[in-house]
Amino acid sequence: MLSMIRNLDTALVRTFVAVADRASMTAAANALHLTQGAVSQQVKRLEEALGCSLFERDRRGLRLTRSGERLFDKAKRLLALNDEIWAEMAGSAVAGQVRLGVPYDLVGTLLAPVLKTYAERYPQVEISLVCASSPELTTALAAGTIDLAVIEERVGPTAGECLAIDRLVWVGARGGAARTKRPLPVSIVADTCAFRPVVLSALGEHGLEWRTVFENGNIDATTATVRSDLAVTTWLASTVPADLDILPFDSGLPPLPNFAINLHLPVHGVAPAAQEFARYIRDGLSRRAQAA
Amino acid sequence: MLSMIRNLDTALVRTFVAVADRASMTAAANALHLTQGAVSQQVKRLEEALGCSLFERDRRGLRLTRSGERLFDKAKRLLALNDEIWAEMAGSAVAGQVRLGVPYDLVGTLLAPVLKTYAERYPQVEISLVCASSPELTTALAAGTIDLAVIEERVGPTAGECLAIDRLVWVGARGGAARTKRPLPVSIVADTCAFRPVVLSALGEHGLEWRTVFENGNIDATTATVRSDLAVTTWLASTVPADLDILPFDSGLPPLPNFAINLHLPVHGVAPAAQEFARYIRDGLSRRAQAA
DNA sequence: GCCATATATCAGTAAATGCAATGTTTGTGA
DNA sequence: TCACAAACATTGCATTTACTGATATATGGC
Repeated sequence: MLSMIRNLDTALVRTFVAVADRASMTAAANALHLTQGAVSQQVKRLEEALGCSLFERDRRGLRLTRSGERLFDKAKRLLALNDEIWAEMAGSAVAGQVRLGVPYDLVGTLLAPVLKTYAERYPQVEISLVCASSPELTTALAAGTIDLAVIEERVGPTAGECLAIDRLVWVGARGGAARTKRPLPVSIVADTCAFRPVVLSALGEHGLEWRTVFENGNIDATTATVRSDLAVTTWLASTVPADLDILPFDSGLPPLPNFAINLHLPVHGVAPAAQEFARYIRDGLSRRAQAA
Repeated sequence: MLSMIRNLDTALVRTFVAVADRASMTAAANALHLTQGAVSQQVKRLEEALGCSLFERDRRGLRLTRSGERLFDKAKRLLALNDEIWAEMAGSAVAGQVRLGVPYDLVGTLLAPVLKTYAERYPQVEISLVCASSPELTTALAAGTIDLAVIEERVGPTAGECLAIDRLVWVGARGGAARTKRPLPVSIVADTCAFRPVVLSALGEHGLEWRTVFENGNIDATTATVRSDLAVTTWLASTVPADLDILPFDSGLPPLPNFAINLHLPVHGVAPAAQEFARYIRDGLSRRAQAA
């Protein structure tokens, strides 16, 4: 009889180990990007499948039962083997070149840790980072000069996949005075910037005098300009450096809409390396998406 | 980053190994009790997940690709570890006593291989086999004198779980003459047998003279009676020994309805050993259910 | 006694997945 | 050469699963 073979759900095993490691379902849930309820259910499912309880629930947290301890070692071995297979199988297919398009303002902030993680995991992949404004990236993707792109767009229908939604906010030097000058000095990182038309129309509707300071695609130049209180600018809230002010609603500047951070892939054919990069990007930004 | 961890689906891995072992998806599908389409889909999913093709499809069957070979060894180790965990964890909880109720006619036929498999897998479980008619088993289950029961019932609503549906057929000695005698000699294994009222009412409606020969719960006595051409009897088609005749529709005997073979568990609380027994029974009868 | 923290449970929903049926390709025999 | 058979791929459908979000329950600190 080949029958009577049961397959462990690796996800449940991983959850079990995470809970055991932390002696807490809530902590494990955070680590696994799950809700606490989901972890509770997974533990329960595993216990039911195996027909024995794995944790002793009493005051002052969880402890492994005898059965739980017995499972623990083998569970870790199972996960190790699982991860080994992934590393070997998926890793081998990930090679060659990936050209990633990223808006100026996200390179150094949101995407930096993702880039680092990916580059460390797949050192053999040659990453080309294409920094441009969101509209330019859309064009480049269509032209095939980049393999995937993170693009900032107005919230709404999109050809891409929404990774996060963030507020567009006014930013100025801490305690600065640029925000009160008229005409308002506004630094905009590039004349093709996705924020530009939105910001300018908001200023227009608000009847505010303003002048622009273009930095020609150099985000650091913009940062320096703002930090020196020579101008204000607009950024996504999550990309604002800690030493700059997000200007409050009552600062007299017009309110700005939310923007979506979308992941775009070519219509056809994505190489494994790019596919994998996409997964890293999704994963790296998913937590912040919830916070927004 | 804890992220970027992916869990293999053990079922897909098992399918992969089954296919690789047999160099055939169709053969693997049979072994795994799946349709060919499902196996094809599973292989495809695994290939997509890993980002590389595992089999080379060309004329004259399947062969492992380079990637497939690389996966194969580790896959088998993963399954071995998986099965080891099951054996250790689930096995330990399965102990004690299980009292299984089975109708007379199923003990030696449908259920024999299941009993054997379970007894071999869990030698430490003390199995009590309670042979009785289906109505008696229902009573015993309610009374708590048995832990689970396989019960034959008319097709329709039931408190149990349908394992199979089978034809009730007239059975006689090969080329025998008992079938033509009037009054028809009918052997019925017990006066509480679930088939009895159905058979008698069918005979009555058909206006056929008959007399019964009770064997008092001994299925072998019935078999001997029929084999000696002393009487005919009624059995589920799948339990008829090869050396006896299933009497055809035109034999002048009344048609009989289908019966369901249902698995019944107590309303509350099933011990792991009984739970596991139920799984073996389900699995052991599932194939025949499809044939019926 | 009340709040804070942690786990369990419930209802609703969106995704996953198996089956059945059908399409496609390839090899075989009349 | 055509029909047929065998094997794998694909599609539509229906069921099941397992998540989230909300809520209930339990425990300890103040």
